[in-house]
Amino acid sequence: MVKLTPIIACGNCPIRHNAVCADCDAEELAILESAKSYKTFPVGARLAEAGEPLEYFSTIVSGCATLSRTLEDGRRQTVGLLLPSDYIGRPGRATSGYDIEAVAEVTLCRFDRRKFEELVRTTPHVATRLLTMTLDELDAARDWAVVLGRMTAREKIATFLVSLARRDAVTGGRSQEEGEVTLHLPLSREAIADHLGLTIETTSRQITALRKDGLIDTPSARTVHIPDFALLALEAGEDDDGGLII
Amino acid sequence: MVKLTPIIACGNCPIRHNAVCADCDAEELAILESAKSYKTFPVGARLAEAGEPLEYFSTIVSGCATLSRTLEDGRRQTVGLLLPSDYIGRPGRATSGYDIEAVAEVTLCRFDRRKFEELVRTTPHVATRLLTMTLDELDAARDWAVVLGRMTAREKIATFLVSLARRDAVTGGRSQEEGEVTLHLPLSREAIADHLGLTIETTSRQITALRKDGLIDTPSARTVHIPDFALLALEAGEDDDGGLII
DNA sequence: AGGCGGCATTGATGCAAATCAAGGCGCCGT
DNA sequence: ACGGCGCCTTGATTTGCATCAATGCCGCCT
Repeated sequence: MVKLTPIIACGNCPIRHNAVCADCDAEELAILESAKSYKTFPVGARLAEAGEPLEYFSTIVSGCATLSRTLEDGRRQTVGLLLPSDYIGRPGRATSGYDIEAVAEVTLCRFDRRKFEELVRTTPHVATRLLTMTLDELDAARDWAVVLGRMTAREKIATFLVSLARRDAVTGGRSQEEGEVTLHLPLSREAIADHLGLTIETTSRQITALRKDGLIDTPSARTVHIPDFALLALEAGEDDDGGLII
Repeated sequence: MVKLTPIIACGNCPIRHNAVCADCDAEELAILESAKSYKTFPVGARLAEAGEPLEYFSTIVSGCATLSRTLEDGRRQTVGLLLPSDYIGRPGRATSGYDIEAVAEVTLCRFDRRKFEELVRTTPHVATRLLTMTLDELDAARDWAVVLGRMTAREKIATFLVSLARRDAVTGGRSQEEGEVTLHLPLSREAIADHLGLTIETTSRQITALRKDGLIDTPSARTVHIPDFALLALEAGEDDDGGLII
């Protein structure tokens, strides 16, 4: 079920400049390197459950996971999409507030929770970077509230595709504000629906509608080609300057 | 328009044990005391606008403000409700990402932005407390996504009243899980609607419906009496244990 | 090849909340 | 006391999305 994963040297790590370690100097990195371990989970694996203990503070090295909560009657809402460099867990708390599930094969760089709390106290660049990342996550969560509370189904889908393309571009070191792009969707229609506060059917219909309107192509169910990024961004409700950054 | 506000000694401050200064020792407090200033704003005042410079890092001492964003066509979503001990601004950024408006008379405890950034670097207890508060805010923002994405109008209103009662209780040093409570609503119907992703009309109708069902009383438009807190919490979609903490 | 299971699409219908449209209530100033 | 103004409530109608219900597509197993 779970692969053994060889440890990468921090210097060669693909998320070296984006994760909690981004601001660390060589000396601090050596400390982290001695405390870290890797683990890989297959698609569908549950990395944590709401209310259950969480023994590690982890960073996503590759893959994709969702952070979600399910109401008693089965309604589910994804509250965060975790991509490479995002972290899981929080210093000072021993349980997860949400269900965390791998939607693509996920490799984590992990620290024992108590050990990491000590690192936060003793390694200043970890603490400051963690604060910056948490503030960024807070902004993202608040931006998402606008999507959930006020956008139409069509705008939600367009916004989702646009933000996914932007994050892909950032990971690839590019910026994505115009031209064409091809994306792989890490999420099923159901997971997209849960992320956007929609049903599967509405999600599927709106994707079909965007295709019929020529704003996207769907070579396969999990692949989306955007011929004109700026046009789709407009559909997502952004003014021409791309004022809304999700 | 803006009142001059006498400075309170930190030792007598009503939010001494909840704000960014909560973990500070006497020595650190003296440093903060020498750098702080107070300012009071009337109802309706705009404390910041999305994209505009924000020269201070502030903490709400008393009153209530909303954090919101408005789309070009006028749709507005409130992404955070700021109550005493909550902070405004973020270290390392010179602009506000949201509109911030006083919905009740607000008194702020303010630090010059650059000065505060220095305090975060040099006062360890400020940095750790800020991280803890930001993680709490992130959890609250994610919890709110469940409300916006998956709850019915009735559940949204019930959840809003329940979370307001809980926050009131925390500020008053109590806990609120059962019995009766009377609340003052700091928000107009329009502001509540913006917070919940509803229209004014639906907000008003659902409040009326909860009243007709005996779950609340409304002695005045801005006053809500909850005869049985646990019953309203149930209506908010919580199981009997109050599993969902907003 | 064939059949099965999971995911995605499409269609028909229902319903909760938005929209459109009056009124009502309380508060302020004169 | 009266009129005007904001805010709130209520009613009638529309509509966007959910729900209910098939059907289609693709990969996998035998």
